[in-house]
Amino acid sequence: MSRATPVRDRILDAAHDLVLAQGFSATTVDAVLGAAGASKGAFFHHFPSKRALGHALVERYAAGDHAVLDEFMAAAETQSHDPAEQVVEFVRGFEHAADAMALTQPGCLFVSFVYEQVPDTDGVRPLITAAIELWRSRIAEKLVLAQEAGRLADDVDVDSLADHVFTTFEGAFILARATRDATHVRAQLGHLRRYLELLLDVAPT
Amino acid sequence: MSRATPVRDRILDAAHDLVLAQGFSATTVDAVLGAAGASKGAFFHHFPSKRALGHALVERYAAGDHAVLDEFMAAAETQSHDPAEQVVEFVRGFEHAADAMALTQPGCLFVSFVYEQVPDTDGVRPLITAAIELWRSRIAEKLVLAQEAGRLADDVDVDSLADHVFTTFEGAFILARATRDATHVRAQLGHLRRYLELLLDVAPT
DNA sequence: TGCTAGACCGACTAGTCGGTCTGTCCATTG
DNA sequence: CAATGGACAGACCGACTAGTCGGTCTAGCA
Repeated sequence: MSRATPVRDRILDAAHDLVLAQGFSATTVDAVLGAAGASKGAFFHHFPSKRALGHALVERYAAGDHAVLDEFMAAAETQSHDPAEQVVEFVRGFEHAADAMALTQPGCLFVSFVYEQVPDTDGVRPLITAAIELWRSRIAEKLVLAQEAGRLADDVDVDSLADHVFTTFEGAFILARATRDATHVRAQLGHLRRYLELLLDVAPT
Repeated sequence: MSRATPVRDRILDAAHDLVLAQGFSATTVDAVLGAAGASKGAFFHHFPSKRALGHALVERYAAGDHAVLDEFMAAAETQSHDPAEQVVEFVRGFEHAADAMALTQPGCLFVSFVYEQVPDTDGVRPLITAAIELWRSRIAEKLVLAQEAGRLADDVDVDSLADHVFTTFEGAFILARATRDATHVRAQLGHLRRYLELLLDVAPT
């Protein structure tokens, strides 16, 4: 953790790693401080409390998540003008990225908080649901266009299908973490893509 | 928590609920004792340490998980002799069960430990990977038969497809917990089933 | 009846954790 | 130059937490 980067960021970075590895409750302020090379004084200068750190952590993570969503969707949009193909391409983008992700500990910070609903950190739930709804709406938007174009059967619920992307991501992360085999992520996303290809009648490339 | 049931079970039941709700680290022994109506002495009489409780908890949960797997697979096998249809029926069984499950807090105890790899509770990982491998092998077994019968394309990897069931379950639980809407579980399992129907060429009923 | 073993009780302890507080350093400003 | 205030340092505190330990109660048995 370089001394050049501002303390607040160093604390956030260290906390991110520790929370992802051990969960929020198990992560002590002192441990974060040790990993970040910061002092107690610095911590409570930047954060009023430990739960404020949790909130800031999720806030920052959600912002990055949002950026990734935009980036991969934009990339997919350059590949095709067909919304059905764009959705498939969107998932494919993450398949490629999954390999690079395999180097780091796979996992989603959201889950650390979702499965640890201690009243302390209850303020983070709205951030998480907002992130979920963002993914849902961005993907559903494409699916609605595909459905209107007759590319997707009318009996398919676009919202839950859009949510299925989030579902597969999170499930794949758990599988990868539990087995300590990050390659699972790519394989599971591959099934998600295949499902979308079948539903949207997009030819596999 | 009835006084009639043995203390050890009452402790385990209470701990299960609390760990699922707040995570293992955030769950104090005293809190478990309060919920179980047991004393400190009783706790450490039955469990040498808190982490032993975690181990016992996951062990019991894994046993129940195994039983559910067997039960639903057996039920699917009575519905059809075709392995492809059995797999679809297997998932459908959980779709129906999801509604009943909606009453309780949805979630998988495994995840509480997977996302909280504090060295204390490291002994539980083998139990979790064993459970994952059990699901994988039981489902893959059916998929291999289907593939041999030409019902599943040869380029589909049966192991990762079998894992996709676990993946969807866990992802769906996260979605349901984050949004506090348990109905998501059924909808997400519905997509899993539809994917399997498309891959295995099983007609939806 | 007296003895034993095991289930259970709860006050107590040693150590940990989040948070506070006093103070230092240093860049900016008048 | 003195004064000010933000960024940080780290000793310290009280509450809490896992774990201990001496003791009680009951069932079974001789």
